Amino acid sequence: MEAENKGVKGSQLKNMIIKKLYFNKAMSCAGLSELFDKSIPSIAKAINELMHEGFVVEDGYAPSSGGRRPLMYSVKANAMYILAVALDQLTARIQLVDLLNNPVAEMRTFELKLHNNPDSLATLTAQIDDYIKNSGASKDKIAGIGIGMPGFINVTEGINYTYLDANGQSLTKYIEAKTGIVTYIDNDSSLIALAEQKFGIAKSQQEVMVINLGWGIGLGMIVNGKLFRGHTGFAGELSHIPLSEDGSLCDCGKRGCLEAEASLLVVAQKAIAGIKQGRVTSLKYNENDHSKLMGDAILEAANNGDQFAIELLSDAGYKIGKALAILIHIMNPATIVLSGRGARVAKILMAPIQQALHKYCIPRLSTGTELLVSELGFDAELIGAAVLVMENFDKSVKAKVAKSAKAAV
Amino acid sequence: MEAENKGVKGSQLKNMIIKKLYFNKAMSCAGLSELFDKSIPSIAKAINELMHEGFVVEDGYAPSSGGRRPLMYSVKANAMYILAVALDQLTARIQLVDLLNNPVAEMRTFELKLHNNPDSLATLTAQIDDYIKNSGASKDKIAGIGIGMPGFINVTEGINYTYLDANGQSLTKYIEAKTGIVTYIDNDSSLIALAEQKFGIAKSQQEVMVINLGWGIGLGMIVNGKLFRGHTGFAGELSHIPLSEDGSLCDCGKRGCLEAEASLLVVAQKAIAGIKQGRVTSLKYNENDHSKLMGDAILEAANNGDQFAIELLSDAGYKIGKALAILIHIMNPATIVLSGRGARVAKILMAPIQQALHKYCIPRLSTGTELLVSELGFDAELIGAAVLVMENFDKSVKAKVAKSAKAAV
DNA sequence: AAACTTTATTTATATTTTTATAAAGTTTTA
DNA sequence: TAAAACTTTATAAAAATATAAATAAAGTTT
Repeated sequence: MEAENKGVKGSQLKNMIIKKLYFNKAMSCAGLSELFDKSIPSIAKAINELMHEGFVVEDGYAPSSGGRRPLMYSVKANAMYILAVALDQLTARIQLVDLLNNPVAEMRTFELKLHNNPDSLATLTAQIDDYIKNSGASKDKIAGIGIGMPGFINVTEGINYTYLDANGQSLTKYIEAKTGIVTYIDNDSSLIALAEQKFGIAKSQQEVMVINLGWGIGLGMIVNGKLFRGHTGFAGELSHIPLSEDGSLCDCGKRGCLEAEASLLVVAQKAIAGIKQGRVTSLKYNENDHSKLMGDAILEAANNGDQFAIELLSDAGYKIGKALAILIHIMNPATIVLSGRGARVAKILMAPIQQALHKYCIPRLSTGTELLVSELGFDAELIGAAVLVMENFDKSVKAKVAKSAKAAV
Repeated sequence: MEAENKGVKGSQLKNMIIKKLYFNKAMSCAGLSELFDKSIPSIAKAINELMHEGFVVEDGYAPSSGGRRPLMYSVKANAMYILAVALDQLTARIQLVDLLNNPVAEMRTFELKLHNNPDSLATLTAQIDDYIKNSGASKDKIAGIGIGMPGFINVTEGINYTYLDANGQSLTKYIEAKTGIVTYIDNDSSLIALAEQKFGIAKSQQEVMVINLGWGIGLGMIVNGKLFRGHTGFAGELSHIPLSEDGSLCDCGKRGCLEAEASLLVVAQKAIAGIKQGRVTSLKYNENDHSKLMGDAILEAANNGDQFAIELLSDAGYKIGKALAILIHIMNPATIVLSGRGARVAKILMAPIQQALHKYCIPRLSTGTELLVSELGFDAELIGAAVLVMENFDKSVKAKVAKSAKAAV
């Protein structure tokens, strides 16, 4: 018990170092000393212990900045693993990665309908547990499970109010109980934002807004370098702000919501209506196709130059741009990232969005914000799920993992 | 030099304690130990030193929570003073307060036109310096100067891009050079928000939006318990978001801005137009009155039941409500506070604002946000200016003050 | 080559925390 | 109802920890 306690308190700094080295590639003792405001001997001691425990490795010398070259340290990729899970309305992805976010087992993809599916949670948990068993990785080595999912989510309690019902109980506690691994959940758009800020195009920016263009329109907000969720966790509801007085009716019951005017689902429906009216287009439509199939087809067609598809997307883009103008006025972000499924056609959307920004933004504000397109693409949510685990790493007591890793050396 | 260095590093904790005791009324060693994650002996030592130095006094025993009663400590009110300055477009207020925010010298109010006035900075600085001299307070005892002012402000550089030109140089450095006292500036709306969160109706809330209803419509944002300013310091530009497609032309060059539809200045102009058209009202208008006089008259008349004034304010309130609906969707704040000049008629504004929220907000979001009216009123900006100084207290090296206070004991 | 920088290590010093003890309450229970 | 048992807070000593200073090492710049 004595040694246990000592470990917990004393490993605080070590966990902070592991976390930092996960996010940065490599750092020197001097750099870490500066960063954490600890003396170099303290850092050196912690680093040495971490090397003995198998968490950290030397990583060569960095170029001199006018003096002795610093010896860099990196995290040892296979010291721990992270289980990343990404859900959308219909499909689930599971992927075990190492501390460099590289896959250490094949990704598993399977159908998982979230809407009106009371078994979804049990199915997901069973799949996760089975995936881990198959991966051959020791549960002790898994730093945590991170799950991204659509819906209104209470991050601290681990509850999703929209999907994956656990009788109002904590989803994360349920999964932790079944798997024995610390679990974190968050909204898909939030995780995409996290991925973009930590490993994507908005790397190390402090104020980042990430638009998740999909069947809906999500917003993940990074404020002050951290995920922002608002007072009750519902911040970033960009898709239901009142954009126009006379727009079409939205699922939420209001009129003129962005989502009811510019989401991929709505664009698909408009396309179907257009085809029925005989619009000239390369798009085909069979009566038994569902709208989502059409959505993907539109993205494809637009990228191939189909005029009708481009017109529909431009229209949507302009409305998105108007919403972004509002967002810029309120948040004054450094960066807005277009991400999610719709990022495929970001080049087409860019022009009408910029046009709307010019019309609706005070120049002083629009000049301060850079509009970028995600490079992570479909991987963003999975990376974000992994990041979520490591974001919480210094808070979670991973002395357990530390001990087992020591034994493994 | 040895003792000097020791003081600087070691006084970090002491400065943090002073800051905390400024914001909280009284705290125990145990409480501070918990808060700062320092051992009780460390806190006790720091507290004892602070008492010897004359910064902290014992403040009686708090009720027991099931054990020995904690001895509480408070900041000694006259250990330091803060100089608070509040500017609006036309008038300046200067007020020296102690660490309980109580006045220690009479408030000075004087005309200071900010617009097109190259002398404004020199005048202000001279007034500040003269005020301090007259107050009889030793400059060594003044923890800092905090100034709230309208305009686009770069807080870190201390520059106001709109008013108080110092040839593009730092305002704060200029004032520091002339007075010899650390100086901080911030936007008036931001300081009002700070005041509301620290000593006002939104006390200790983490996510607070404060609407500064005045000649314009300002927004001060508290995010994650701290003032939020955005990437380039321009966050919170609520007054220029595109609210309607066909609204009247705004100063900013766009159409349909909130400010062009619902600010007190616009309401006054509408009132004048109405009177000229012969509307029945108790309001009087002389051709040589300027709109701002009318603005105050409208608030008065509305509170006295004048139908026309109430109608005009209700109309403005509804538009403000629509903007707040957008703000709630994006920020999901715990609290929205109506503050500034217009808070006088907040009761009249409340109804149309709530009506707009019901129309434009998803219920899940509007229920999570409380709409409140400021109780600080006209003092808010001054209190915020004082708070600004103490917010930065732990960062500024106040060992100097600490030493002089010691000598004074 | 000399002077300066930056980084790393060692040792002596200073600081902080833990542990033990006491003090001052409240709650439980006999 | 009073004593026993438990809580919370405070203090003083010993033990653990972190830091500063000195020194060395490895570069760059003058």
